[in-house]
Amino acid sequence: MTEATRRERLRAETEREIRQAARALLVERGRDAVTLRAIARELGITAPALYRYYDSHDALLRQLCDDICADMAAVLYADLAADTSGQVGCQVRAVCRGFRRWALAHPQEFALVFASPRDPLGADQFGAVFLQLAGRLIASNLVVKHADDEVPEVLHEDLARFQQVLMDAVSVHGVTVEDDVLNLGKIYHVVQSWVRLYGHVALEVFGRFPFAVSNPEPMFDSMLDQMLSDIGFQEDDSAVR
Amino acid sequence: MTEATRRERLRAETEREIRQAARALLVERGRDAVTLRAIARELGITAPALYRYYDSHDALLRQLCDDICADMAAVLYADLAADTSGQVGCQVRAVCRGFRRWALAHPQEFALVFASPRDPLGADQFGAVFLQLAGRLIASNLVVKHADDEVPEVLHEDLARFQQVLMDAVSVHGVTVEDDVLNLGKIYHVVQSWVRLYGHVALEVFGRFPFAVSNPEPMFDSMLDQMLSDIGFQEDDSAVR
DNA sequence: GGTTTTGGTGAACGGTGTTTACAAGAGTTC
DNA sequence: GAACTCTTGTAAACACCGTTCACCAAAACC
Repeated sequence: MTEATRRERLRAETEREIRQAARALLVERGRDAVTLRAIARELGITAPALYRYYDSHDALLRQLCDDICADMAAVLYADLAADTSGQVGCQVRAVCRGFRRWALAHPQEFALVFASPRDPLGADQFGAVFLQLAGRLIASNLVVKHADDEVPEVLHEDLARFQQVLMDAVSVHGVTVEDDVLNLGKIYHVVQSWVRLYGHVALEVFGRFPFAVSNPEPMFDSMLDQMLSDIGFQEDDSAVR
Repeated sequence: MTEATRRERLRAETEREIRQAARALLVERGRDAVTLRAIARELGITAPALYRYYDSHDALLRQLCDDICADMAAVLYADLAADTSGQVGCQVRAVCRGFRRWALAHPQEFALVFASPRDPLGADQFGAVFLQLAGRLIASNLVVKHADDEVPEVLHEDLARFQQVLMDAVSVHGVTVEDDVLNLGKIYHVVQSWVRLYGHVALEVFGRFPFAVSNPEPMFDSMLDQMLSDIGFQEDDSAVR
């Protein structure tokens, strides 16, 4: 039941091969090895032919970023689904651990997507996972005291905007949330959690801890515990409802 | 009273110009613009001549990293010296703010030094600043309860090693410290602080916050407050001694 | 069957890192 | 001062890069 013509199918197939070759080059030989000629060589065609599919080398790299985000999102969703506890705390933990594991297994991709002085964000393919998770977290109706006045007033405007983004992300999933569940205080802690999660993972991937860490995993787990506790989960996770 | 011969002086001068040109290219036109031919063009020589000074393009980039670290360290030392309060909390704050300011003002340098999947650490030129600061922090003899059993036992070995590094860094500055001042609990919080500091700065430099932050500085200051409070400083900094 | 669209080629331009052979000058030694 | 060595540059070349252009064959369309 493919609506596509023969030609469209061939084109889509070639495009898939291009992305695949680009990805393999990035993984195996680094960012600088992702070159038009190398990709073309892999497909058995010549470099100018690639211009029938992408406007420039840069455009191809951007597409590559999007693919990476989508793939990572799929992995994280799988990690999320693999957790059968039904407890939000465990789910958060699973996704955060999944993010770390993915980053360590794909350092080149991580560097390209998360640590390039690129314009905005590669794609919100990525943010969707975290937003969905935040959605579940909110929907779980955890009642934790995070007074709004804990956060400086200058931040209220930005946090309120993020609050709206989160609300929208949640409502897309068909869940409505009482206002007081997702107050600015909690939002603030969510942002702080992202800072710590990203900070630890990036430091580990790039080897920028101030000393040689022989086994970073327990340190990560320890940070995760404190993170969850800050947001409002108890360590032994008896906090669901 | 330069011991150097005329030739050595000339050589040193040329090398200085090479570094300077490389730096300018990085800052003004990005990492990919730091090319041997461009540098040579700037000096009015040809590219192969650079091989008399550096083994390869990669070696030159490594040298560039070291230079960047050294310059940043100088800036942070200046920030540290500019604080005349004499209070350690203010000094920590000054250096952390200085680090953020430097990173935002030098995104290309930051990306090169702190976010490249490079081997170990570019140079410990960089770590020295933080170590010295940590040294002062320790020397200030803040007595805050951070029980060792707060941190998981698996981390003890690594943290103890870092503890030794810190001790050495302090003793170089001619200060001896009682053992109980720098216990593993405090060490752990210092590492966690580095995670948060790095995480926030990197996210800001790379624009990877999950929403548009109109004015990130108060958010940074807020994080700093909580960081210092976690380590054991009171917010209004009456904690010195 | 003729026409248009599509997806490929090969040649070329200017750019890159790197190697090699060679030359000119500075420093040293007799 | 002549002879020698060491240093620092050059020019040419190689292989690779992104990109453009003219061209071409086959597929799709009418």
